[in-house]
Amino acid sequence: MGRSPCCAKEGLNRGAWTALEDKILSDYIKANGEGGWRDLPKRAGLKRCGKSCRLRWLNYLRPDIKRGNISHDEEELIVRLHNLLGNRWSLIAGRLPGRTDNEIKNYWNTTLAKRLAKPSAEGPALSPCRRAPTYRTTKRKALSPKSSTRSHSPPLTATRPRVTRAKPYTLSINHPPLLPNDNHAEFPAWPPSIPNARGTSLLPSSRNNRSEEARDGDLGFLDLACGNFDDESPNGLISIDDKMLDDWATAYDGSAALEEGKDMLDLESLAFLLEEWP
DNA sequence: AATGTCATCAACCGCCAGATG
DNA sequence: CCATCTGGCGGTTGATGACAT
Repeated sequence: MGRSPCCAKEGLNRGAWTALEDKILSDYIKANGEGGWRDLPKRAGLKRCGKSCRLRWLNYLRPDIKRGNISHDEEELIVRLHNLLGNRWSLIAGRLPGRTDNEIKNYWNTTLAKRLAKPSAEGPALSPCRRAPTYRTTKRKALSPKSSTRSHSPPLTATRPRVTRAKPYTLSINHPPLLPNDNHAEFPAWPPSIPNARGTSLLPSSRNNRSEEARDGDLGFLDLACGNFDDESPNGLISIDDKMLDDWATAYDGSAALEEGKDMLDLESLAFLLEEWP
């Protein structure tokens, strides 16, 4: 038995919201909080489906929303995050306080994608982007918070958005195998890069002047990677599965950035941290 | 001024995973 | 274990306004 479409019920309003509907929804949520979207319209006295109410609140009515005027910094961040994460707009939005996934998605599709595809005469204003393939994937139980905290989260400080992944990542390393070293201080030189399955670099391009903590974090990851590399992967491929990530996150729990996350680390966040770490 | 084209973005759709009974 | 419910996500659509002809 299939579910009936949420918004197909007769007698419900569709299309643009009126100011009165906005006020009713805002007042109701301010008084009663978010959640229970299916029953919310009935309780609030709105002729809308719950899904529509949720969307209206999250994308438009929430008080902490910034709208329009995406700054150059935000733009750069969107591009970089898109390089790392692909079309995972909610994850990207989670790194941009006050921005919604819908707004970023629209901005990307209408502005950034075109600009990146067609650099201006004076050169590209933004770093080139390899558009990642779209994928709908299996969500990791261990990494999925009970409810989404997207957009409410300031970057790197709140519960991570739920993470989806289709299959273990395969990393291809184009240099001599790294051997884990018991003494991290003597860990081999950084590889030029470790591209992941989507072609994005998992290691920062500028590795000089990095803090000891940051290096330790990277080293922890490399230990993990190398541990699975040296014996089994003569072809230069490393398979990073959920357990490895979990082990890594468990073993390396010391950095300020990770502590702020308060939960397990996923590869996307790891990649982001490695990129963003001072 | 009328018409056509393009850009923007709010809203909708369909699917999925986790929760629940 | 299974069926269903619920919330969340990314892709797409369509209304609207701006701009060009």
